[in-house]
Amino acid sequence: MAGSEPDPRRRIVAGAADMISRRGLTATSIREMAKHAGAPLGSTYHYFPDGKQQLATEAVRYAGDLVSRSLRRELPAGPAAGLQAFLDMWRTIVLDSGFRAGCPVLAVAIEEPPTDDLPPALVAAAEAFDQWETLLADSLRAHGADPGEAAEVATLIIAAVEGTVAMCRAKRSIEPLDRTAAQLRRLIDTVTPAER
Amino acid sequence: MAGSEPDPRRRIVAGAADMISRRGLTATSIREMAKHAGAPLGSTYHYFPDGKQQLATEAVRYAGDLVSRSLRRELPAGPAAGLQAFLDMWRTIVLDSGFRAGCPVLAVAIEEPPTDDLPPALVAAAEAFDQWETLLADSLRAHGADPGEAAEVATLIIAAVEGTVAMCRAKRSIEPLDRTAAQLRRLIDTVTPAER
DNA sequence: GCTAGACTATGACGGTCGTTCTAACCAGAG
DNA sequence: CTCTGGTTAGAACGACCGTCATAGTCTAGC
Repeated sequence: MAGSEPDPRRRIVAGAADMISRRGLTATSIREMAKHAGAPLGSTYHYFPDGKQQLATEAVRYAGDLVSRSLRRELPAGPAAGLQAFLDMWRTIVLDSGFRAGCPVLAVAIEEPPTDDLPPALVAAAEAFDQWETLLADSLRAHGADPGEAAEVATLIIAAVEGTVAMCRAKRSIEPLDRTAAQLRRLIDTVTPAER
Repeated sequence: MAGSEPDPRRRIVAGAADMISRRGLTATSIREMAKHAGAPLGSTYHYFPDGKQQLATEAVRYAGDLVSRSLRRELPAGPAAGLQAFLDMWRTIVLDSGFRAGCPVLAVAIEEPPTDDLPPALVAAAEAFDQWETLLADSLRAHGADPGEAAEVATLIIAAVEGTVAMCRAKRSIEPLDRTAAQLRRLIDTVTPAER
């Protein structure tokens, strides 16, 4: 699923993102990440000298950028199209993995920082959320939504889909995502004036 | 925070729920759960002979019932009151823990099952989500919401709040919860006919 | 061919994991 | 008092953890 990438560094990062999305950060070992990417353990410390923390941070950024790119590609067609792309992405991941994989950004977000200062992976998770919200909110405003309400709706959409993906995994059913999708589509229609 | 309970078994379960909500299930060791509850390691295997899995399952059920009880207490005053209780509960947990704790049910929901058959803790997480949704949906219907839409809105509310709590932890800010809250309140007003 | 530097292979370090076991403790019943 | 049964103390098991170090292999450029 992540073995066709030629660049080993990138392959390790993509594999790490996938494993973190399944098991969480602490529960994923560097040895498993290496094996999952078909790379030797020594290579991980060659490519990522700062160890697990650096690899996790890059994995979160990788996943965050993947979603951001998809949003940037679809949002010009309107907020509803962006929502649909967001939904489709998670729907595919959840179904293809047999309800075993989810969002690596969420997985990192809910792990308690071990010390008082923030681990960079957690900061990267916050940045990913922020970027997704900003992209969505800007599109809502561009389609006539009230600026303040656009921010609220964007937060709600990201949070609701993230939460629903987790619910789908627990229930081993895609139905919650369909229900959430229906309500979020209606909400977008409500806050953006009718077009054409 | 969980040391005032006299019954040691219950104290261990409550402490385990708290730790799981911070670190996730795999990252929380039985030794830490015992120490956190002021109980010896041997006691955990005395009270929970099936080990970590049994303790985790009871912790998830404990947290699920805590929320369900709060919902049952507040929902007779209407869906908006139930939402407020739900929001207040997570708001308190997130703020009191300094953005370190969240929802143990969500934490268990996003951990990949190690084998093909479902661990009981994951089943308990699905049941908790189901119970919360059912309580909320029934209240929405009782206040005039369309039955199908009530189910969709209930799913959205639970998922959105769970996702927002995770977002608040990553951003170390309570603001996402306030934004989500405002939109969910509006949504409830929309689907329940005006009263009085 | 030869050498420099990127990469791999291998094993070791101290530590923690879940779990189990046995010996001790200690309340209350008889 | 003894006895009993719930509870604890403490050590031990093999396995895995993150990390590091060292020796080896490969490939580019000269």
